[in-house]
Amino acid sequence: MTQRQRRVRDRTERGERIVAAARELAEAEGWEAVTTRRLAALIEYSQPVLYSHFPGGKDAIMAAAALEGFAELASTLAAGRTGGLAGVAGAYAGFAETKPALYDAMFTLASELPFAQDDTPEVMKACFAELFAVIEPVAGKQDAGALTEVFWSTLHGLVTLDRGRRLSPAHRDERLALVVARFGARAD
Amino acid sequence: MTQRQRRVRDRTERGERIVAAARELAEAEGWEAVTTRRLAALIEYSQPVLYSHFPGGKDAIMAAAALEGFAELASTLAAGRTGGLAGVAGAYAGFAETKPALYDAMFTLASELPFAQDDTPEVMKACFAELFAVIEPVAGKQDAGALTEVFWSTLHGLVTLDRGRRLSPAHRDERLALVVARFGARAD
DNA sequence: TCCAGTTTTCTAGCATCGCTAGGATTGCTA
DNA sequence: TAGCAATCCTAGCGATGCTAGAAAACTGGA
Repeated sequence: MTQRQRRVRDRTERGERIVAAARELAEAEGWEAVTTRRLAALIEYSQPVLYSHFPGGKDAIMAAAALEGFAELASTLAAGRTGGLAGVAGAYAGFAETKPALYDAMFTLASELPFAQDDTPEVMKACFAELFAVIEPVAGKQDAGALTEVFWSTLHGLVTLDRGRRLSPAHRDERLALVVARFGARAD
Repeated sequence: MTQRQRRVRDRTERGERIVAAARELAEAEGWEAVTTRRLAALIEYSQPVLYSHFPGGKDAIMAAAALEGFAELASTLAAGRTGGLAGVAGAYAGFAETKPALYDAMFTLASELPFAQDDTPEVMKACFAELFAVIEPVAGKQDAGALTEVFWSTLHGLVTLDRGRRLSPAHRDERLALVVARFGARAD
């Protein structure tokens, strides 16, 4: 039975290689350059193999990459929590800047991931929890959950508009400081 | 020479029909359903005609639609300015909800439009100016330009995350109220 | 060791996409 | 009316995501 074990291990390893190759290619050339043919060539198998791992095709591969991203974002935010609200905001912006394609897969593309529902994966809840942790102390009488969503939206908007060169580069640091100023004060 | 005038008039009208058909189709079925073949069929001409109007192809058509969107957003925001910061925020959210595909063309897709530069089209500057107008009074010692960018990012983030079903529907109205609460107070 | 039977993998192809070259058609000018 | 110029369409290229059916490899029992 060890042979069967080895086979399933090889199989899962190959699945991970697919996602890794997709992420690497996406960061280098963008998700539109991630084609099933190029992915197949990278893992040195034929195209249909991809579909045996991810029946959903390219979208499913992106969703798998996005899930990895949520885990990494959660730990990134957790590391920034010592810096309080400013630390988390900086960590969030840093993550989006370091891994822009992954960020896109998580929040712009891959629309099948269940957000804000019961069946939301734990890693995604963990990300939200990290934001909630720094917002809750400053919520005052305001609804901490809703305020966290607004805080998150601000970070998300900053990150996406900034990367699309829709914001002035000169105000880059100033903007994060303003976020902290507007959200960091306790409301009562 | 009136014949020539009629010809150029017909031509511009056909160009507008292309953009109108693209917008209509995009709102109905999303931008991925807007193909050059379907557009050609809608205006009852062959595919290459599209390229005589928009040498940039599909992207150029989307950019033209986006420009129309900026004009409409500017007047929508202007109408909401009587309601102050809350009015403008509500107008912005309403616009994005009413014309989601157009909003995507303006802010998510169509990356060739020059934002925050010297050659930025007037209609785009006008949108930013509307936001600036309601932010400037509450900026206090804070940089009004940078704060406007943050305010805009918040609205943009709320709108995109909400439409991607990434936010709790229950907090929908509460979120806008929180935006007003956090940005409406004068900082000094 | 060899042979079914199962699982895995690949070849080949479909429909569709954005886009374009080159010929056909139309309308204008002299 | 003949020639010219502008306009338009047919046909096709390369590439996309995805899949059916053949080929290959591996499995376990005689």
